[in-house]
Amino acid sequence: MGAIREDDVKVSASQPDGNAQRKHRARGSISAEEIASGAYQLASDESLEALSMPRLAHSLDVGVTSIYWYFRSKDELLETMRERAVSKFYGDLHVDPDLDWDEYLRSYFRQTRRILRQDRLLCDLIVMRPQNVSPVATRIALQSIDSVLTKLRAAGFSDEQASSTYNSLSVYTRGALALERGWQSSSPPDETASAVGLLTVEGMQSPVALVRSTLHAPCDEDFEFGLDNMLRGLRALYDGIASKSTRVPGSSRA
Amino acid sequence: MGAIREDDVKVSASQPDGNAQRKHRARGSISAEEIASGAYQLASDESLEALSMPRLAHSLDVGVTSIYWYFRSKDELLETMRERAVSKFYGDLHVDPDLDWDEYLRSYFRQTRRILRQDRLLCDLIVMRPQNVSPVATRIALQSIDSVLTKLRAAGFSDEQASSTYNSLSVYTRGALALERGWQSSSPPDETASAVGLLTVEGMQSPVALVRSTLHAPCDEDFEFGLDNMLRGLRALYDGIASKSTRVPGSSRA
DNA sequence: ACCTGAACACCGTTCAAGT
DNA sequence: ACCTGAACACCGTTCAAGT
Repeated sequence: MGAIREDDVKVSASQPDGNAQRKHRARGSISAEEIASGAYQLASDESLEALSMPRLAHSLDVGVTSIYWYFRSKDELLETMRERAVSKFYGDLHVDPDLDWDEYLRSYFRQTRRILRQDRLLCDLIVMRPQNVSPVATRIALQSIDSVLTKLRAAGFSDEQASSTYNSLSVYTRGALALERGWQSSSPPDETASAVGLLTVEGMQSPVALVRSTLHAPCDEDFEFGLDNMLRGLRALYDGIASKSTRVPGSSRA
Repeated sequence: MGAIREDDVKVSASQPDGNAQRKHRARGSISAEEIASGAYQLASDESLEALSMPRLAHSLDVGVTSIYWYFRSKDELLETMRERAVSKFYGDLHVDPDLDWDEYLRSYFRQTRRILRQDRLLCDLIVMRPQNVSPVATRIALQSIDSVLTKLRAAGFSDEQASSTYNSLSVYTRGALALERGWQSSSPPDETASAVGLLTVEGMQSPVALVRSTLHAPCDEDFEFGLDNMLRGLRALYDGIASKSTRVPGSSRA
């Protein structure tokens, strides 16, 4: 894992603890780029939580303090990692520009959820810790947002309408991801589940059992249901504004 | 702060660092209840991040390890604190039962947001760290959810419809809170804001500046806008099902 | 300039020991 | 039974020093 230089393996490292004579890799063989890559790799292999400065230094075969010559703090390192994550995310996000505005939005946010759900590191860096977004990452994000707003403007939305529309859907999507991700930390799911099971039998007069998922995170169905309603509400609100939107009423679900 | 026993202050504690002879409070003067209260107080005064076992022990004037006799881990202590938070939250949440189902939902989730926004500890314990919810806290939460589902059932919703409706709105509300809270950690907001300001001037062809809020958290207007659209979408979906809902179409916003 | 080990002030948790 | 200090394995970061 990671680039290997030639003088890096001159000692047979079959036992990881032996060979006390060898210290670190050669001088001048480390760079900010390599540190960032190593950090991203480590966090990707394990998790962002597992990424610590000592562990990173160990995996790069350098002293812990060497990292601090290239990055002033862990936060600065995370900012660089976030930049990678952002460009990767928007590199995977492609929406058919010929779709009507509502289907365009549906595709945009459905893809957003899919991409961020299948890569935990991406989700952690972009959704869970959006602090210190670099100018470069900001620019990439804004270009994508710009395409959405342009689409909505072309459909007849005003500036405020387009902005509020994007914002509310973005909050819904990222919020659902944040909740799901926040719940996925330790905690045996059996306990709560069984507790809910017990309680449902007792005094409740409605199907609270069905709501169980909400206590942690939404399932696909629930997410789509909310997205449907948002879009339906938007359609009803802007009816007459959008020109091409002669959509089929089609009862999704139920 | 906290209950004070008589033999607790027999030494004048004007200087906090002096008096090395005195060690801790009297034996048998600590309890699980008092530890939980102290922990909640400390986290409430400072923040949940600032709550550590050593700091808590110091504020309670006991040895660090004493806490571990009453709570097996910090997580177990947090579970107790979460129970307090949950009962406080639902104690503040009151919705007029005579409202129509849609206004009932609006009031329910608007209040949810208000209560959790004005008490950061509540938000941290309930929204940000929903792990290890105790059976008691689960029961309290389910009773409230039950009232919502019952309301929807009475309006003609099926079990699945009621459940999905609650779930999607709950995800939207809690998600918005999670994003807002996750963004409020260190990070100078000037930097990103100015970067956005700069970039907007450059190559964008749409009002991306308006979307700036989404890069961290939704404002009140955006939240209400999304809530409006969800409810409008639900009304359109369930038209004909709900009996009393002869609502004014009233164009909210714009 | 680049990189180092040692040290600092934290953290959650355990353990053997005291009363 | 209740409570203790010392210790362990971590963490992010700093500092004086080496090359």
